[in-house]
Amino acid sequence: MLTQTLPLYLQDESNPQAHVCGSCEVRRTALFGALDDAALERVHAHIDNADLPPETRLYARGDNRGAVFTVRSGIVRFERVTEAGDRRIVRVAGRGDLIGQEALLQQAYRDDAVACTPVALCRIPVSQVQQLGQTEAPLLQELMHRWQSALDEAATWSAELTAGPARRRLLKLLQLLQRHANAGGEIWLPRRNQIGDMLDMRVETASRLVSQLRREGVLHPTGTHHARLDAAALGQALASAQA
Amino acid sequence: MLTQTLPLYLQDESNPQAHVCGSCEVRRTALFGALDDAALERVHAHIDNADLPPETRLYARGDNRGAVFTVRSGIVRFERVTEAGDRRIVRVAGRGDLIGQEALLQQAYRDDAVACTPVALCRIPVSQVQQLGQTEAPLLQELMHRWQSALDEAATWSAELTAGPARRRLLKLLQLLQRHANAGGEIWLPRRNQIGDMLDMRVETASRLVSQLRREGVLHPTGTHHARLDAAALGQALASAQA
DNA sequence: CGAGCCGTTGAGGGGATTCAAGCTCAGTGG
DNA sequence: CCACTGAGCTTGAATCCCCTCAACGGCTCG
Repeated sequence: MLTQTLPLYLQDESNPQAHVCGSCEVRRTALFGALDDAALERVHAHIDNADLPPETRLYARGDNRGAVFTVRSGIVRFERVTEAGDRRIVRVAGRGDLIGQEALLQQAYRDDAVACTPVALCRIPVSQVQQLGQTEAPLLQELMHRWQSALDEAATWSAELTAGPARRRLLKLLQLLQRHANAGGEIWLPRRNQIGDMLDMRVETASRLVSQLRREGVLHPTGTHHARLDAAALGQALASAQA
Repeated sequence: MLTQTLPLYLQDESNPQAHVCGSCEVRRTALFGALDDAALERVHAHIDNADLPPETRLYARGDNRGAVFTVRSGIVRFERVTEAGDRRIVRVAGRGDLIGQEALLQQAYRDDAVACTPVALCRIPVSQVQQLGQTEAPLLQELMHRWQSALDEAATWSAELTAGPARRRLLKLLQLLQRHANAGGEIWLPRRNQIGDMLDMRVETASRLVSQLRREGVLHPTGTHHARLDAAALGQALASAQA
């Protein structure tokens, strides 16, 4: 799955991975943003890129693949099956986010990670990170930051997206997806049953609410799985559904 | 609040903090379990203990107190106020857990941390951890483990405790609290409105369900805020409420 | 002893689920 | 070309779970 694209430095001698990493559009915000050019030089050869179509599974819970990933573009969701047997989407990650950090601790992945949109990511072997960690203190610092923001995001998700009436939960979800909007300002609009897995509601309820928001002009579909939001209308809808 | 108890090495010359840390009952499972005696020797003087009565706030969201804490006994809850204005309990921590890790990144605390039961903890200045981090690689490794388990716990919390019918959510909560049972095998039984803040239900619903479980023999109150669980009955109740 | 908080229980209403029926749309093969 | 099919989305109607409103008892504390 990850071998769909060869490491770029094998594809084009004139455009080695070193150049790709150095000029990567998310470099400053991504994990290796903490590294200087010299340190970057030492790792770039071991990193390869991948482009995944929607609904591709990056890894499954229980896998131990010895790599972490940086999301260069697109949206990734984390799924879990509860002990009761139903699927729940626990969190999403977007551009610049580091995912699969469990691997750094020699631990198996905790969730299924699935591409929501087309996803571009780079795969970083754990050994590389550990080796760098010996000498590059800023990298460790950066790693801990990543962990903390993942934790914070998870807490926010559960505080804002799992409580209150269905309509408000959906509005909060749209607000969150807006932060991951693509270059055209469009958000990824999940399937109805995925909305259900995120917000703990039935497909029918999700459908009713989405249709309602569309009629109210909060949401403008621009494709099967994309839409544009009216920020003002969204804010107003949230304000009037405060409780 | 944390100055309620002086550093022990000031209290009793014959029982310095070095001895306390070395013989601490959670030492092996706590953060400094990764350190050897020599390294422990270098920090013990800067750590002080505190005993907090229930409902004491350890810190508030936004505080920046320059310290992390290890829970030696008792239960701590993390609270957050949603943008809609209602309080949500996002996670709990118990014996051996490290809390307030945000401080290590010079960041303000993300949640309010409040003692549920009487809590014993030790306060570790961030400077100490950072200083040790320079030389003690195992400590950093241990730190990252802590972050990962906090993240995992948060995801599990939101997957298991925020979905499904109210009765099952309560049963799952009891199951979780059982893991933090005290020496006598009793669990901490939250106030009804706290149950509400954890499981997103009203006080009345929480009360009804708790009473029901008591009548069914799943739950046996042993005090105002403590109870004993019938593991078999709990498991059976969960199984029959699978969906 | 009255005030206030917490827990409990009842009655009624509302929001989400459940059950059910069409709908659109892409893919398939006659 | 177009019926056939199945998956996903939508909408309706009935049911049920949980919320809301309300009242009451136990308890602590000023």
